[in-house]
Amino acid sequence: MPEKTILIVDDESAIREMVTVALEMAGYDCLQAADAKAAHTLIVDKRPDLILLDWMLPDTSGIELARRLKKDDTTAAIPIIMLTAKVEEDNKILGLESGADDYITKPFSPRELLARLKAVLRRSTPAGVDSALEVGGLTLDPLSHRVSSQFGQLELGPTEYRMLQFFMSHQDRVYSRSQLLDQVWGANVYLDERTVDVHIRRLRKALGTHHDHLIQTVRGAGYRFSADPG
Amino acid sequence: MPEKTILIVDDESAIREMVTVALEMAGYDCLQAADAKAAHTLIVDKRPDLILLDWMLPDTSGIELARRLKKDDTTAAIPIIMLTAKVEEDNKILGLESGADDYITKPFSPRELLARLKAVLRRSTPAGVDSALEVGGLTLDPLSHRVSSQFGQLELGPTEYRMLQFFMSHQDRVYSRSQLLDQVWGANVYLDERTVDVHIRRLRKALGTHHDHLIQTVRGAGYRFSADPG
DNA sequence: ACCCGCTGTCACATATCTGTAACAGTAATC
DNA sequence: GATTACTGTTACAGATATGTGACAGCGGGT
Repeated sequence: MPEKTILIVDDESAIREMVTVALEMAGYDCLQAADAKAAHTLIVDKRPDLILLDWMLPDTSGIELARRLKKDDTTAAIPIIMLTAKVEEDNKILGLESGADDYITKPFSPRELLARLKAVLRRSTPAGVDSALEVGGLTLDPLSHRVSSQFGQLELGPTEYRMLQFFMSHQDRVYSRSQLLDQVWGANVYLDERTVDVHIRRLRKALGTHHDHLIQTVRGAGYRFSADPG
Repeated sequence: MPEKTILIVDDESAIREMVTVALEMAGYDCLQAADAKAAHTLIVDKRPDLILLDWMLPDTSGIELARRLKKDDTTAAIPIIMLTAKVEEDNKILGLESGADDYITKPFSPRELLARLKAVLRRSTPAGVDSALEVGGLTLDPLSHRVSSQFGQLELGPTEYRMLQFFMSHQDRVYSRSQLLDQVWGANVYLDERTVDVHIRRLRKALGTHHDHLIQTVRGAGYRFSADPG
């Protein structure tokens, strides 16, 4: 499972560092930004899974940034937790109304931060991800984590499962070994490209003679998953 | 849809009245209790949909009451929002650890109260909590707190019971160890993920050879409860 | 104070997965 | 047909994930 990436937006570097340390210990990847402009660039570029946003920032206020993100369809789905300095009623409400999913009052403990963060991430599983995929007589259900064909369940290892899930949601397109490594293993791994071949082989074997034709070799280019031949 | 019933537990009658007025204007039914004893009686008797609980009460502290309620399976599902007087970190943490689903710092505005209350209610809508569950020859009756199969009663510890109840009401879906910790133990605990494995083991043992196949290991993903084979 | 059941964690055993290398097979090019 | 580049297949050792029993701490009950 790839790590979740959290963007921390706060003008105080001390706070950014503290939060970064706490989150990385808990297994998250962290990004930092000191102002709204830098934050926006990072968000568009890196697409973090969650944003910790200070309410008061030097240039544009955090609330403004939150509003802008929620208006943009490409960023609207990213959950936001607001960090508020004081215990002002109106701030909390404003934060929530601006589209934030939760807020935390400073000072906060790492434990509390983690608890809230976990809760928000759990709540905001993007829609569509959990709907069943069906291609060429194969059905993959992400919720039950099952793959079945007309003749019964298929036995897949974790990597085979991820690879099949990727292929079924990206049919009829050739992916190079390098692209597959990025998509199935994660962007930050360094593996031999032939590793892909081996897992393709394992996946084909798991699919059996009824369905292994769905994985097509494109010589010199990579692999393609398609219900159509050739 | 029938009105939701909210129980307000606070020793200051002024606060109880204010909250009652606010909530009734918003279409909720309200109950009031000035101390933990009265509260407990009302909870068992009237089974409110949500409890607003003052942290500090004359006889037993609110936290104690929360703990007791969360230990009792017949009341554990009722969400609790703690009302804390000061902005003390420890109080917040303690409140959450005691099983509360959220907390609000006094003084709070009616707007905030309603917002939180709505959020908590939305999150925890227990569909037919009191009806018996039956899966794969197993029957779990929440009212009598009993689990039985064709061969007789099953002996389950508290955690095993909660886990089985969760599984039986969420079949055919894989849950990660982290999700199970959240769902069975609560979102605010920090336990080793392997703890889940051990309790899975205990539950399997308790289910016996006739039913332990209902709990399926999904390598690399978590566990699944299903009457269908892997 | 004592017992006893429950809980969370650890340590070790077992099962399964993974990446790589090595070799065999195949297609393209000349 | 020979050469070359590419892909298929297998084996295997190391890495990971999970199963399992043991144990100490805790709290409730006596």
